[in-house]
Amino acid sequence: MRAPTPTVTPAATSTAAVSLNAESPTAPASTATSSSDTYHHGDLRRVLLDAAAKSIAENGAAALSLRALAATAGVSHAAPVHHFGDKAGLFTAVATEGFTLLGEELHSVWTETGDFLEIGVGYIRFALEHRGHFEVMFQPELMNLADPRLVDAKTRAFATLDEPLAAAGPDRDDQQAHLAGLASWSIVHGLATLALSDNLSQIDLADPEDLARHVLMFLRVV
Amino acid sequence: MRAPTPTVTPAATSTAAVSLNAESPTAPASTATSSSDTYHHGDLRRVLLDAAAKSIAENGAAALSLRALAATAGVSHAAPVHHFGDKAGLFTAVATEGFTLLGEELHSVWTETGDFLEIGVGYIRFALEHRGHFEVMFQPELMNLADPRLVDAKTRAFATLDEPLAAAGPDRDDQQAHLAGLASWSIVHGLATLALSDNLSQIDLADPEDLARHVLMFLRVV
DNA sequence: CCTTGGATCTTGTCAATGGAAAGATTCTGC
DNA sequence: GCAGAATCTTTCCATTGACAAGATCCAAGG
Repeated sequence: MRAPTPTVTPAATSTAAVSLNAESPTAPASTATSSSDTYHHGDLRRVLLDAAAKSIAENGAAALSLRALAATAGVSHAAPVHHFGDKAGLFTAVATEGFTLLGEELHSVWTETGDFLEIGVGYIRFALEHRGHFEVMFQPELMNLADPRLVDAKTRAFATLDEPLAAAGPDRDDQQAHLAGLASWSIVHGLATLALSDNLSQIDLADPEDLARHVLMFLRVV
Repeated sequence: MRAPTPTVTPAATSTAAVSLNAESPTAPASTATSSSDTYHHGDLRRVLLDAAAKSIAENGAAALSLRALAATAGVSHAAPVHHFGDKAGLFTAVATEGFTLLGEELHSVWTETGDFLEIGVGYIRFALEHRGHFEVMFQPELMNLADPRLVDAKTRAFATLDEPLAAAGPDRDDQQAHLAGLASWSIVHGLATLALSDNLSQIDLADPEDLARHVLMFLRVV
């Protein structure tokens, strides 16, 4: 049926890309950080992470293709293996970066405003702005939950909330403080998740952060 | 390395299953609704839906394999196509059933208790008991959002909440009622999602419904 | 300058999967 | 009974993730 085309896999594309720069005298230097453009282009791991987050944000985690990712980065289909091991490793790296970014975001909100409610607003803003990371962070089946770097990033991100939570309710005992934190986390996480799953389309989302503030006013904690 | 096994695909299993019941005199009648057991075994759609929900609950939606599903049901790998079209169609059917079940559950809770807080508890109970359905219901990328049956089931499920929400806050205007409903939905949805994503492992989950009641006490709505 | 080891990337290959096409079998209504 | 519809099977193909083996580049020491 399809005999005329003798196994011309997509690899042909990358092969062509490789062959065209054999000792080209005029160094292109398209990006300032690329040393040789094919081998060891320096930040492949970062490029792949960014492309993964973007792809997940646009098409969901289930539709992510390692091979398509490698193609957009201009490397062979097996190149990602060296940096992430397998697909779960890539998701784990995305989630780890996500928890680190989230922790930094919430920490800076707290130091700048000192307002517990604004931390909740920041949580929702993070989910909307880093949709790719956020989606992976809360799908444990996709990643390796035991990865030490993931556990560490997660732990540090949540440790950021100890001080704000204590400040919001100084008179609560451990049990009540824990429940108050869980209630706060639940409402912001729920609102973020609903927004990302197309369940707030009927609502005016002109300013998501303002909507978040109004919703959070129904929480007794703040 | 693996030469000794000459391409024994899973199809061999279903073939064997077919050949063993060629005109067996003693009608097995394992399930009362199966007419011929191979062709037209009556409730393949139902069997596939149940198997899908179970598989998703155990391994996540991303790991669902249509072929494995068909194998467990004892049919060929293309049989599901006729009932669901493609993988997105199957997810759509699971989500549709989920919204219908959720609507029925919440409605019966309201008629039995008349307590708005208990509806929230019922939401979380549903998520934990029908984990497979719940996971799919809020991953729009997996399904066909425009499917009329899905839209209908979704609409009717949420319409169930109109009366309870109005009863919980009779003095609120439309704007405030809408926000109160969103806040309630957010906190129960968030708690359910966090529970399903292994983020409540540190908390005593001996009685999830009791935990839900304690968390919901932080909501000004109830 | 040269070499040696490690890091990084490529090529080739395989099994599993989703999907499509075409045909076989069974059921239903007339 | 019979024609058409519904249901299921068989066969085939492109894509994907994973693995193995090899090629290329870099860094450091002689």
